[in-house]
Amino acid sequence: MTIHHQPGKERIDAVRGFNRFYTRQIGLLDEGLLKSAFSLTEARVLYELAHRDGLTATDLARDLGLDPGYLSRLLKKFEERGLVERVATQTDARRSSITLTPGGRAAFAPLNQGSHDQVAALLDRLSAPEQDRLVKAMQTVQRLLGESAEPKVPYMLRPLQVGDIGWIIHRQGLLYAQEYGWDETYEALVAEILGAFVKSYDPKWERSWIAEREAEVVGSVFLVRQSDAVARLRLLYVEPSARGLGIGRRLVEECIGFARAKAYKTLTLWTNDVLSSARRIYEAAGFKLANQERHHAFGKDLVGQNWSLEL
Amino acid sequence: MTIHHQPGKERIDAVRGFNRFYTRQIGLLDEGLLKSAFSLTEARVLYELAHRDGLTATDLARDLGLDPGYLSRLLKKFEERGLVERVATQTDARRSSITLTPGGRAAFAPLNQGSHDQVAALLDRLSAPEQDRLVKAMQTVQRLLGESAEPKVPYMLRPLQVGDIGWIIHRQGLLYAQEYGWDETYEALVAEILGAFVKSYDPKWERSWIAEREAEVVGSVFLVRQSDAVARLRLLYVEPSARGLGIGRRLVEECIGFARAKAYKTLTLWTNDVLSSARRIYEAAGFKLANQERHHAFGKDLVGQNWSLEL
DNA sequence: ACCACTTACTTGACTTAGTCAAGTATCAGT
DNA sequence: ACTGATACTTGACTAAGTCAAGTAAGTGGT
Repeated sequence: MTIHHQPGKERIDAVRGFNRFYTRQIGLLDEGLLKSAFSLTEARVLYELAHRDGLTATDLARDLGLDPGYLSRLLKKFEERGLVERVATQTDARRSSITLTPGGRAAFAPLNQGSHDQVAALLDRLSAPEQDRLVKAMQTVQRLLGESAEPKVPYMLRPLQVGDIGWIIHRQGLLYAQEYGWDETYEALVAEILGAFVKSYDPKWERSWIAEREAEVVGSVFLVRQSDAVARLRLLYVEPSARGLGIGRRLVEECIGFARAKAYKTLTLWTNDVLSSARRIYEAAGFKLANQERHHAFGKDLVGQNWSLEL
Repeated sequence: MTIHHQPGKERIDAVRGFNRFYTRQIGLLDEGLLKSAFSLTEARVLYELAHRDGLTATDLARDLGLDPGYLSRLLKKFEERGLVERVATQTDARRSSITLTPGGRAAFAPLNQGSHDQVAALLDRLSAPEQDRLVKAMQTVQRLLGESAEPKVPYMLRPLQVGDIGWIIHRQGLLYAQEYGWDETYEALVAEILGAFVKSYDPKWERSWIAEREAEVVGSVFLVRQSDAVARLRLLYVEPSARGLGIGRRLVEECIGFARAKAYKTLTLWTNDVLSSARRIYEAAGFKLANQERHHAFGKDLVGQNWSLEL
């Protein structure tokens, strides 16, 4: 599924620049903690022990990237000082599960507080929105570079919030410009549709679904009332990064379910034949192609299609 | 100008989590380079020397956070190996300007290539849009935590691009919701206005200005034709992070200049009295309050104002 | 049950990296 | 010319980390 690219020199340089920057940044933060009785590595080990239970030496060495020999001695020293306890595991007598003693927790507390205060001071130089942007950006970096552990909840659906329609307009505008070369009139059309949707929103007959994944909007669909009998599905979209999770299908299903519940007779939609992945979803959901016609829009020659589903 | 806040425990924890994550990340990257003849610190010194001219030992120690004594020995070793040359500066005989010799460059090249390849491999695991998001996020972190060296160009104005109107709708919706508690109908209004603007755009009589700062949209304004004689200024906004740079004033000036050039007779605008910073800009530009009236919109009781400027 | 192979640590013998304090030479201001 | 900084340098350390060899315990195949 991963698409391979020539990463591009500017990107590589930007990442290398960030690495140099953050190497220094971490160095600065360490300096502050150096006054304590523990080295950075010791502090990292204590942190892990304080936050996770039943760790073995191997776990620590792996997660922190430490030499087993070095770690062994380090733990021995901790044990002698009464900071940790090692208990051989039942299942495997070679391993021992390492836990902080109350004394170890007491030793860790000021260290932890120091690091906490230091970061608090760092953040305090920024305004609240800047802090938010920083945290979001860090989470983005971590998510992209991390082991990409799949989130427990792959996605969730929620109703529209402030900021959503602008975001959806932005993303759809960019996406269809990139993927199909459509011009800014498509983005404008989305803006008009969504502006009108909110303005004349009738909660009894209409609804929107926003798919969210790790606090990011990754898809959406809107159902609008066309007449007593006919509902229209509009603006189905799923972020490329979230494709393959069944979000598109799920959004269409929600629409159909809602339309049935509201006793609409027909669910219609308009799309263009180039949007093949959307078309497959509509077909699978039972939509039939009603008619199609060539038209010129969004700077391209297109084939518009009307699909409908009898409910 | 900086507003102080209680940084909030989740944010602090998020930043600390990122620091632990990136400590490990940097550790991993170093491991790869450890096979070379140089230590991480040596590599950092070589990198600096390869990319900046006329550095002194003090510069290096400061920028990389190194102990002067340690650095001194390190440089001595480099000099003995013929990697660097030290020339006492004319102005100050205590300092010497350190430069890489051709041999030093030759020694640095594979190191540099190794780091480059390593990062390229890291990036290659991501799709192109993910790479972009990563780089953007890293730049955000760096900008926020860095010495915040003011960009050379504080901002630039450019015409509308695909993605802009959605972004502006998104930001204005969120901003006015946060600052004034307006509901989603304001965002919808912006969407309708901008959708219509693009749809019926007449380049001869209308224009948009987007203010960009470090590749981020930080403000915008739109001028639309109302009649042969009357132009209307719409949707002036400036990001809070970019306020105080005169962007708002500049955007309004551009509008006025354009309106004059097109021989409009009057420039009008509608706003609400709660938007006091915008009002100050209009007043300073010579706009006069034509009339105002109470109205209920965006979930609030407001006072709408019409301002106009005879050109 | 036994053998070969792996894993989870441990230990000894190192090297490297970094620190700290006390120097020397030079400069900047008065 | 004198005072107090600055820009290194050097000596004497300690801490931090590495590497290879070893031991005890598990795992899988026959």
